Amino acid sequence: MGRKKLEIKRIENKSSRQVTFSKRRSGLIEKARQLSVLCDASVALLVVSASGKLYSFSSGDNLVRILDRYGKQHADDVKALDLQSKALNYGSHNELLELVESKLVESNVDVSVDSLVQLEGHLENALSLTRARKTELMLKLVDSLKEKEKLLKEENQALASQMEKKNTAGAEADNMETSPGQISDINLPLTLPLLN
Amino acid sequence: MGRKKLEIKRIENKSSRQVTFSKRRSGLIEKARQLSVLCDASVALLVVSASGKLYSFSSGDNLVRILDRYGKQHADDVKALDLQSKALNYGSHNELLELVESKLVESNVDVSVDSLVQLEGHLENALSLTRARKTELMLKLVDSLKEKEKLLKEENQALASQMEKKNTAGAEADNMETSPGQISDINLPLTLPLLN
DNA sequence: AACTATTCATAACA
DNA sequence: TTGTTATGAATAGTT
Repeated sequence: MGRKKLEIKRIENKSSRQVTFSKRRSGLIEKARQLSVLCDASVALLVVSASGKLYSFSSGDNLVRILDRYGKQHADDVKALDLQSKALNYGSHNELLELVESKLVESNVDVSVDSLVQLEGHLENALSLTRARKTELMLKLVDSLKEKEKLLKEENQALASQMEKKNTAGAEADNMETSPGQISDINLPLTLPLLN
Repeated sequence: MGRKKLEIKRIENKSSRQVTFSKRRSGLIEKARQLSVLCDASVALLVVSASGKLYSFSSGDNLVRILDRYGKQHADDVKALDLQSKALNYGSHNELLELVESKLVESNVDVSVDSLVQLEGHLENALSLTRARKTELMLKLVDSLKEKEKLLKEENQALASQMEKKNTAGAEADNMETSPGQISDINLPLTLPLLN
């Protein structure tokens, strides 16, 4: 796409390689962004230069969301994480992430194994609490949805049989007045179970 | 780069979206490959379609090494995705268990730290994969339940409005024997509040 | 799945 | 580096 066709093999000239890296990297990231927007896809892209610098893109705020294609459930996850983090005295979610980042930066400079072991422990605790909470919330959601389904089916059936009665009654006699019994039979069970 | 300029926002037409996804996905992966070759960079790319299919590229043989630079927060999910994309190198569930067992037997005889580190990695991968799969299945279940709920509510509403018609027609024919206020007051509100 | 008219990305250059 | 431009590539709409 330039003045001349370029063979796809390592560019030997260092400065050209750097320029090309910079340009193509931004192009690639832009393309990744476009794909995620246009096609409603989750995309994660990580690029590490030969000199070790990291560049990345991910649709959504973080990579974890890649698996959560429909973000509704995720709000609960974030809340749960936030709550659990607070319980662990880490403060907010953001504070926790900042803490992690600063620790990781530290470790690049002066690696203290002990402090990393400690950090690992903290993170594992937070992670398992979060996982447990996520599972708990999802299971509750599933249960409540199943319950709703059951009640809706019941109401549905009640309405159907009510219809049936009406139709039968109508066929038998045009002059027949609606009996009070019918009304109470029909009305009582319909809504009450659903107000949960 | 096509016949017309395309706005970068979600393509609403489903079939266009799928075609565009397919085309741009392969383009993106090819660009990622070129960047890694031309500039001697490490590149990892993960794409998950809206329907959940996974496509990926990674330069070199070790995506995990790239991810370690990115930070542990996201490694689990991406590792799991990487495993899935490689079509489950471990084969069946049973094969994995056999592998673990044999490794554990080995380690009883001659404890090599290296082999235990390796085993730990294998187990972590399996665990990540399992977690990701669990979440995926639960999200699908939730979606299907919500869909069911929606359909039931629609059916319900249809039945309710049918009922209403019947009642109105019946009351008129009966020459208002039962007070119309009673019937409509009772029947109308029965189901509607539940359709929220 | 092919085909092109276009737009886009970028290699070389400044 | 950053910007410009000629050109090669990618791709949107079409068949």
